[in-house]
Amino acid sequence: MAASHRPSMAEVAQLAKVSHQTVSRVINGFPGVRPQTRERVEQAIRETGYRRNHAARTLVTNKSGLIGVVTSGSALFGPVNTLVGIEEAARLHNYSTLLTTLREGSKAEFDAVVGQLLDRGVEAIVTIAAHEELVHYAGATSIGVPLIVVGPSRTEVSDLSTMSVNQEHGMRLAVQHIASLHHKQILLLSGPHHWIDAQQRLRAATDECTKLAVSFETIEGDWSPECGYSIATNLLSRTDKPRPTAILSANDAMALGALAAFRDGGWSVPEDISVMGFDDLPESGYFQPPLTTVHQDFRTLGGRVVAALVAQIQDAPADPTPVDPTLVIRRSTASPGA
Amino acid sequence: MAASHRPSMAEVAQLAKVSHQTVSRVINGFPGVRPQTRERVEQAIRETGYRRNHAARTLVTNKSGLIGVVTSGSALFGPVNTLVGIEEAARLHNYSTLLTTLREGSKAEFDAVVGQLLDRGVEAIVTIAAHEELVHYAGATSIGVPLIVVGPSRTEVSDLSTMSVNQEHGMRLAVQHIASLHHKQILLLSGPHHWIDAQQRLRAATDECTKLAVSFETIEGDWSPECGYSIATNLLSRTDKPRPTAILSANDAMALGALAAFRDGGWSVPEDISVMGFDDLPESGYFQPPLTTVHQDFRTLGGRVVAALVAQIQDAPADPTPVDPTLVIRRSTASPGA
DNA sequence: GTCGCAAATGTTAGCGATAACATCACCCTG
DNA sequence: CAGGGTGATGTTATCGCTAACATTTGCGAC
Repeated sequence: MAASHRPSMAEVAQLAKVSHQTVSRVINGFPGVRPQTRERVEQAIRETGYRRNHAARTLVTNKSGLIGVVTSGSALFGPVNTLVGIEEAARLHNYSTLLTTLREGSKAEFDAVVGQLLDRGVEAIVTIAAHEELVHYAGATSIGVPLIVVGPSRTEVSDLSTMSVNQEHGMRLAVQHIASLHHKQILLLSGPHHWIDAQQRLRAATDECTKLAVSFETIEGDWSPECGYSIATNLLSRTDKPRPTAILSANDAMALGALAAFRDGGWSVPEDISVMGFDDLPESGYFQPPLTTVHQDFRTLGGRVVAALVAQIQDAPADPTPVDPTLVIRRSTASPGA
Repeated sequence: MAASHRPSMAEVAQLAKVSHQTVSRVINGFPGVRPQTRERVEQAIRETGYRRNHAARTLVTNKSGLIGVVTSGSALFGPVNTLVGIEEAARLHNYSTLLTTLREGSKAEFDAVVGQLLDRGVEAIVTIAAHEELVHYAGATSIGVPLIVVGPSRTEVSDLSTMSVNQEHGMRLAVQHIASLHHKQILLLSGPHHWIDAQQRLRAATDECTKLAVSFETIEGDWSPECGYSIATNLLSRTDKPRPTAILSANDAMALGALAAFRDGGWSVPEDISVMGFDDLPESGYFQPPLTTVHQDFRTLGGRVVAALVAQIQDAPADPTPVDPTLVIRRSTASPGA
């Protein structure tokens, strides 16, 4: 076996004593090849170690079989798991996944990255971990292939195809849980306002609070435990306003920070204050105390995204079944004063 | 702007009144194009909205500019961050990253995935999150492009290019820290034995224990907090053997599980037992108590991997500077009986 | 046996780029 | 002003494949 030479179809054809076209037919599973011929070709393929050349194929069919993913460089739980879900589903549909990460998140960087994907002939693009600006970039850039933004809810930006876990539902679940525990005054610890997910989660939470007559205040965090810690620490020493009896954090990491802060400040959770997260990290059940949170199935979401994309590529209607989060009640929440 | 038509070089050339070759020269930044011509071509590119067709380019140059990554489907901290590091570095070197995930980890699946990458003409392949079998698959499969396995140390499998964080060094650091606290009897909570990283971490730990006259026992876990929890729970009720005064876990997640188990069992950490992790998750500083661990910079590792690959592709020698982990001392470790 | 149709296979053109070579224009030199 | 670079540009072949059409083969019917 010659080391570095990649055999072409022609070579296989020669060995099998057929034309290259017949080889092509065998490879692509076309009907109308005599079994005996097919066998001969397959044998030749094995002998030569032939591999199809996807570039040549792409050139002539004008289909790359590539899906481009734009994700934030952060290794956050949601985005990463969505990515994995996308890759798996893509492979199932015979697509390959081209991955790009965003470092700064500027429009220039976004355009560069999308351009790179376009040069490669991707048939569709998914943007994960959407900052709000990204959505506008995506809306502004006319790119000529289907693009789905994972994050904003369908109504948020017209004219842009979007998908997400039904975060609104998740947040309502969370607020309802807290309300059912008879908390009347809660703190909503939101994510950065330029993250679509953060906006969505916050809006749903405030909505539901209003509906259930729970009064709330809002502080914006940055998703990190550090920030949850410092915000909770401030709370400990606060005297000016009535103190909330529960914190509803927009993700588990910040909730963890809050847990640590209360512990360091001598408060018990959930006796002195309830803490609730959002995401359900694999670790969250082992926090101290185990964190009540909302479970989101990002992998399934990834699969749905690909299904939608494939449908769009093939001009078929997509299945719009939402991915519903579920409530996971653990020990970090209880009734106030209980 | 016609919606779905992708302009070719020929069209740009026609508009700019030059030959397609000149357009090619402009695009690839060749010298020897008159500034005025260049300007005309660039104008035409803008007007037509031309994008290079990478498939055609790949076909003729026989260089895809693609790096394939094979990773485990799990969203574990190390692999994910390595992946991000790889993508960033790849882009810096003008490569794109093709991502594939492994669901089951069989040789058949590995071969299928690698085959898919090869069809796409990847110039190199990186395997992250290596199970031991993967290494053997990788060794067995002659693929014709450089392949780097991230995980096993250089000496482990001859004839296979490998890279990793210097885990051995990290583990020695960990054991030294524990020894310096005067622990004499420790429990090594290792990862699954078929994971290369687990093997390496374990071997280094046992080595160093022996060297420092610390006696140890070993239990194999599966990286999950669940498993750390149950193993630690067993420890609580153990009477047959001398109980260890410290646990050294091969990752932070299992250490977290152990923390939870001890808490539930009424033991204090680090007063009753010390617990130490490995990885330094973003959350680890907020565990209860904050976890002493070993910090690993997987992103940098990813960058190094790409650098090595690019060097190999271009037949240049690689820079073998290892990525050294660092000790992060927090509050989960103390001297026994202190 | 030969006609004819369908199944199986072969032939040709071209996808959009780069490489290699050919040409042209221009300027400097002697 | 002829000769010869040199710099700028154009021409042609080619990469490996698939689409479309052309041809051959096999076989049953008359």
